[in-house]
Amino acid sequence: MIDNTSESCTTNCFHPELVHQVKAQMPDTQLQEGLAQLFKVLGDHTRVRILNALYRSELCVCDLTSILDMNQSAVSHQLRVLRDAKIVRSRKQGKNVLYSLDDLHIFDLIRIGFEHVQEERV
Amino acid sequence: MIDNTSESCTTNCFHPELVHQVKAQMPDTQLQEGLAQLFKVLGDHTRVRILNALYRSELCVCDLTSILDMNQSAVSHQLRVLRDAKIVRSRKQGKNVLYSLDDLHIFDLIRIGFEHVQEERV
DNA sequence: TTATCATATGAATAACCGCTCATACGAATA
DNA sequence: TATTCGTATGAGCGGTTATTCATATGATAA
Repeated sequence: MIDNTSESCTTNCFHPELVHQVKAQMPDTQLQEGLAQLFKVLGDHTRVRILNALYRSELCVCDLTSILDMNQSAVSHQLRVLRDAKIVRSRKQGKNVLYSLDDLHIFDLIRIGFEHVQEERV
Repeated sequence: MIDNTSESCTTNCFHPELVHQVKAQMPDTQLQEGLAQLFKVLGDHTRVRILNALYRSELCVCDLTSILDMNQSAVSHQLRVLRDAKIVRSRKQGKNVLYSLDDLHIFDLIRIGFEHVQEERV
């Protein structure tokens, strides 16, 4: 954290050196785009419900269809989006395809997200 | 985590007891909607850039306008979205309004998100 | 091989959202 | 009080996307 209480915006409207420092520390554009894409895919009601189910257990498509009480097609479409975004992974088992969360980061993001949402309500 | 390797979908197309268990453990709808909304707001390129800047330092609107090289109006609009979602907070200082990340959860979400995105590229 | 079941996908529609333009508000200064 | 500067906001346009319907694929069973 950088201290910005010293200067005011009266001259240039912004804190020149602070702006310069932060600009220099900004992550690569492609990386930021990747982060935005990750959150964007996480940011849908149906996909959040899918992830909450998979947070509890690896599940096949029809399990999810039943749990969410939704169209099988809609579920598959969203699973594809989640898979493309490397948020879930899949493996075949006979006729079925079993889905699970990709790695611990996803578990963490869901958990921390919930912590934040619940804290807000206080 | 629940074991699901025992049964197959051959009879009902899904694992009935597993589905039942997971259903029972699913979070409240309103909470899930809140989580989806949180991620949705995080999931935009411009807002991610704003958050990465605020990750480094508290900043006023015109600082952000300069750092992102964007319309002041566009920046203000996105700040409002972030503020409404309790992702950033603001405080007045003279004519200026200083923005910062709301709490440690937001720092964590950004950090873990980046970890995941960077790991994918390996 | 043929039939069946689980899953995937293409197209189309409807809803949502970010940006721009113009303008309004509110605090500090003259 | 009038002016200036930093910030906020409403309306409208253009692009994106979630769902549905119909259909395809691919693996198992008969």
